Formats: sequence, C-alpha cells, structure tokens
Amino acid sequence: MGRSPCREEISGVKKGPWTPEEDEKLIDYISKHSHGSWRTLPKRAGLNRCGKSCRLRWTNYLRPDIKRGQFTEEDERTIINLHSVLGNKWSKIAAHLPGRTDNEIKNYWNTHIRKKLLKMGIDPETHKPRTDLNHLMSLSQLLGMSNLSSVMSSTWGNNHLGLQPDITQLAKIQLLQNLLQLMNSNSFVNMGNPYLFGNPNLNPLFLNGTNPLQTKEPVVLSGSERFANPSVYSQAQSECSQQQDVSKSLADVEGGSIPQDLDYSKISPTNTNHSRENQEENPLPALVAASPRMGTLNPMGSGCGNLAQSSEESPSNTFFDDWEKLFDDERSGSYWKEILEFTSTSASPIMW
DNA sequence: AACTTGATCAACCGCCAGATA
DNA sequence: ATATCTGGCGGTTGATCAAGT
Repeated sequence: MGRSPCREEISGVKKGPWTPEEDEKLIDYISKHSHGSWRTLPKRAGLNRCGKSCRLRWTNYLRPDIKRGQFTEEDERTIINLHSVLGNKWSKIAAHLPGRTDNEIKNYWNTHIRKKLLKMGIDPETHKPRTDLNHLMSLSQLLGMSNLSSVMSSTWGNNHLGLQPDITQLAKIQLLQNLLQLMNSNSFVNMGNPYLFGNPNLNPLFLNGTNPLQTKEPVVLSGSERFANPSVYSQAQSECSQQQDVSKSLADVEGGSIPQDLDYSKISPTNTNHSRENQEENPLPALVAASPRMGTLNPMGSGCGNLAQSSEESPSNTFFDDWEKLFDDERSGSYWKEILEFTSTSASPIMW
C-alpha cells in the first residue's frame, strides 16, 4: 500500500542525467540477464542508481524497440483521436503507437499538440471549442445589468444605473460576434485539419458532424425570418454528411485495435440519434453573412461550402441592418433569441 | 557579446493497484 | 486480514539549447 520507500534514495544514489557508461552497463546487463527485479537490478548491474530510475531509463530511452525521431502527421492524428477518447492515459495511447513511449507522447502532447489545439480554439482537455467563459460571462452580466436597468427604468421612470439604451444591443452584438468567431474557428478546425475532420464528436456545435455555417449553395439570409428557416440547415446537413463517425476514425488508428474497455457512448453525447432529434426540434439557423463585411469574419474561407458573398442578394442594406432587424424582432422566437435569453439569465450573480 | 525568454524533453516524484508475505 | 513490496502511471521539474533583444 502506498508508495514504497526507495531505500536507495536514502543511501544517496546518483540522480540526474545518465552517462553513456551507465547506459552501457544497463544495456549490457539487461541484454544478458533480462531486467528481473528492478529493485535489485542496480546492484546486480553495478549501477549506483535507484531501481526505479533504471526502469525508467530502460523503458523510455534504452529499449531497443524505441522509435526515435519526429512524430509523423499520422502519429499526431492518432494521438489526438486517442486522447479525445482516453484523455491523459498516456500509456494506453502509447500502446497504439509502436516504439513510442508514454513519456514521449506526453511530452509531445504538452509541447506541440496542446499548443496547436489552443491556437485553433480547441480546448485540449475536452477537445471542444474553447469558450472564453470570462468574456462571455461579462457580456452576460452586461446583458443582465441592462435588463435590470430597463426594469428599473420602467418602474421608476429613469435610468438609475446610468446605462445607455444601446448597451443591450452592443452586448448582444458582441456576444454574437463571439459565437460567430467560435463557429468560424470550428469550421477551420474541422475542415482544414484532417485529423479533426473525421471526428465530429470533437465539436459540440456541429451536431451530427455538420457545420451549419458550411453550406454548398451560397445561401443568402437576412432578417429573422431567415434564421428560422430549417430547410437551409437540413440541406447543409446532408451536404456535409461525409464526415466520419468517430469510431471509424478510431478504427483507422495505427495499430488497429481499439481498447475493449472503450465506451463509445461516453465519447460523444452529441453524436447520437438523440442529438439529431433535438436538432430537428430546434434547428440551428444558418448564420450566414448577407454582406461582404460579414464574410471578412471568416479568414479561413469556406469549408465544404461557401459563405454568402453577394450583398445584392440581401434585401437589407447593411450587415448591421440585418442584425438590428434580428434583435428587434421580439416575436420571432428565434434560436438566437433563446441563446440571448439563456446567456442573460444564466449568468452568475452580478457583482455590485 | 551578454543577457533574457521560451521551447523541449529526460528524469524525477508521488500516488495507486495488484501481488506477495 | 493486514502490511509490505513492486511496477506502472501521470504530473511536474529542471537542465539544456535556440532564438530574440
């Protein structure tokens, strides 16, 4: 039970980097006698090291079947896919990459992949899009304050908080911009990165692995009535449905076999028929720019489809007209209204 | 040239679970 | 049944090197 005291540690064995001589001794001994008990190995091999240190040195560096050198793209894909399923189970991940050690994979994850994912707006822990909670929260609070302010204004006839009437609109616009950025970064992530392309579960926004932003036809929408149009969205669904199931992408993993203990029902709560049903009940509106200005929000360009390019096709004059129309339409019952209501009501208590 | 900063990765630490006495 | 041993694992550290100032 518990950690065994390493007696050698007490007697002051050597620590730190291994010398070539020590490596040679260890290799020589293990190749002749096999390692046997790691605890007694150092003494038998004539090494002034802890048995644990010897084991680590052997398994992580000296083992003859260790594969050195750069990780390939395939390796990287494998690691990301497996990590999305297994989490930080480095040894399990390493089992799928012959010749790679758990330590090496762990290091590679922390120094390369993790940063890459963060840059792409993916949370490396959850493999889901990052949401800057602080930012979203502050916006939500702003909305909350604004709503409170309106209530107080109507009650007392003036604005006790000194908030401008436009603050609600501003906050809403900023919140939506955030959401758009999130979705745009997702379109990049999913379409531009082959290892994520086949992994719809990595993206909770794309239920069924479909990105509502990505439609093949240049869909032009403006005003709230467009946002409530499910046909466009379902079209997008079918257009983009070539995305693979996560289990398939995992089956393609180098090494082939998938751990028996994997419970795929835990992998993606959104990647189910249930989510499809939910989606049909509450179709996410196609958030497509009706003006070129909007198009600039997506520097990565298209995925499997295009964003709308033509401003002439929009009956509205400007991008902001469209948004304003959307926000002003309190009767629409649109998805966006729901989002805004949710964010403004679910915010943490306002700090005065 | 000297210093600072950031990235990388080998090695260590501490915890855990299973095996064994 | 309990204590101890052992190997394995994941998290963290610190030495080293390269790039930037």
